[in-house]
Amino acid sequence: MPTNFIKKIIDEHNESGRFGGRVHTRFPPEPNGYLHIGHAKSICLNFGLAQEYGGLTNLRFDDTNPIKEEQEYIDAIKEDIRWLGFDWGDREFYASDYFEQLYKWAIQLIKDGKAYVDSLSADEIREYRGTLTEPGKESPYRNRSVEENLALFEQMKNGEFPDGSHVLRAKIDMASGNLNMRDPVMYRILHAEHPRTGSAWCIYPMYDWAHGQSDSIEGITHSICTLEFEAHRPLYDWFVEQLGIFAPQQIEFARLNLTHTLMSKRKLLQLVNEGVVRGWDDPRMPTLSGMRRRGYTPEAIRDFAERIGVAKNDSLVDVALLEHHLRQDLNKRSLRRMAVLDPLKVVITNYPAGQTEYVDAVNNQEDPAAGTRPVPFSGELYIERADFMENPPKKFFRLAPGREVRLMHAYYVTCQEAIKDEAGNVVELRCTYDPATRGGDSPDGRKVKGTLHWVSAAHAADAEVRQYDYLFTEPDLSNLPEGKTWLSVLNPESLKVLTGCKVEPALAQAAPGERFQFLRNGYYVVDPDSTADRPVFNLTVSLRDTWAKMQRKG
RNA sequence: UGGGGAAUCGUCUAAUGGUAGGACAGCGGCCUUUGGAGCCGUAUAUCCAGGUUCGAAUCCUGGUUCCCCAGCCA
Repeated sequence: MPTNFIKKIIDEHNESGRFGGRVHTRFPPEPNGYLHIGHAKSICLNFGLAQEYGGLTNLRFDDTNPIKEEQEYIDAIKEDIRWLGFDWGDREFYASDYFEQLYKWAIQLIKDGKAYVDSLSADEIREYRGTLTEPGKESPYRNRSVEENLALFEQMKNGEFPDGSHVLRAKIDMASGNLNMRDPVMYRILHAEHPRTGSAWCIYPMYDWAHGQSDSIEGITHSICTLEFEAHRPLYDWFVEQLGIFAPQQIEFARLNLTHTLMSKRKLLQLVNEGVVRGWDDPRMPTLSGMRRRGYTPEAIRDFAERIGVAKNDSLVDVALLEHHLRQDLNKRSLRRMAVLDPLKVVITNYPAGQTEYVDAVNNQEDPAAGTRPVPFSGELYIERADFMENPPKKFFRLAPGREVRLMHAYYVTCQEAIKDEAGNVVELRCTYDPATRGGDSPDGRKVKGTLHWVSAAHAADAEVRQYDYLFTEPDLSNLPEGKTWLSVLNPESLKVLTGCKVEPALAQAAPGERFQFLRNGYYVVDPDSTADRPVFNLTVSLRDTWAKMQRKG
């Protein structure tokens, strides 16, 4: 039974009756970028908790900074949450829905002598704030009269001042050890077009002034956020208390970090803007749209989110765990197909010239209901170049001169000769087959150690296959070796485009988004770039490869 | 250094005074018409030092290390 500290807190609330047994959470993205796997953890947490306790989850866009926010992001975020499998019903809210209420509450605080208009410059405010060890100084404007503050604030709202000339600040304590309590800014002047409110406002609330009250308005019981907001909680509680409104409980948890990737929206944006990747949905990106294009399933992501748990330790999860859940899901559901990524021609010298036959191939041995399919076999085939070695080492079970292997679902073949070009490269194999082994079984009980995948040369379709690897070579981007920066550890081999791959004919007809297991290679998904003329497949995740592992170990 | 947090196998996470458990990764084996999948087995952890207790990951004292905060970002 998976448990976590948040559930314990909720259980305590339910026992004490603090929220009358109610559990109402929210997922509050800022629409300034695409959602990533770290957001998925939060989405699964917030929606999952509500489901478990019979509560509700709101979607609320924290759109308080019009300079960075766009409608494109709003649309993408909604699509990604739905894809992940969650539904916010009709509870789609925006912090900007509350601008009017926030404004009224600001006036209330001014009247109560708890907020004031400051006319210091941004630099001066920083200087007056003090440091970690020294208290701040009070602004000379801190003791303006209520009337003056009211008048100035109204003028701010009416657009009578330029950006940066004034701000509204809470009057709390310039000597507080918690810098967030040193008269935090509540409103700044921004003559900017907002994606939703247009030019209705030229003062915009700071996140710290908007967030807690937005939760309060929506009746959020458990406001779950990441660790860096822990020091802001006293401020949110202060606002709510001064206003005398419903008080949610904020609970902080550690955000997800994953090896070999980044979760910073700012840096992901930079990768997009500088063309390091093809866009937010590049299959190498940790974004949900990128992972979707890569072939990830929502189920795998949800299982992963469940397995990593929730705690307050800063942590770095091994991406291998994510891949484990992906393979687990894909293994059960993927139809098997044969695709030769690096083709080597094989001629079956004793196969009747010009003949084609069809062998039955199992679609998914994990799922008998998936049935079988006919696959064309002929005297000219392709196999994987790596499946032949002229001078095989000890544990190599595949084709070599004089050796017999099974062509999956078809026949046993024996390599008689390797044909080479002038440079000495093997360009073709001459083999013989045993007609008695049709289907891949030998009536005399003869065993072979290797089973290869293959395609018939005359029937195969050409395809482009995009092989992906981690975007960064270093596992821990937050703790790089001396002298390295995150841009310097980009993996130059994160994308390899393979052309001239030979795939089963049926694969050419597959539609974007369809997933397959390419036998002995990995899981692949049809890319949206795919056309009937040029099918394109993305590597989702490779199969575990113990042979490759043995080779690495030497 | 002020304020706020956190320390359990290599990694993530359980156990709140009573056998330190699980998952991933690792290693070994079985099985296999995917060197896949599956199955079985195995090694590895309580930040340190004291104290309380029959008994401490858990309680107390002192220390160490790491993370967050000095945006008119969120």
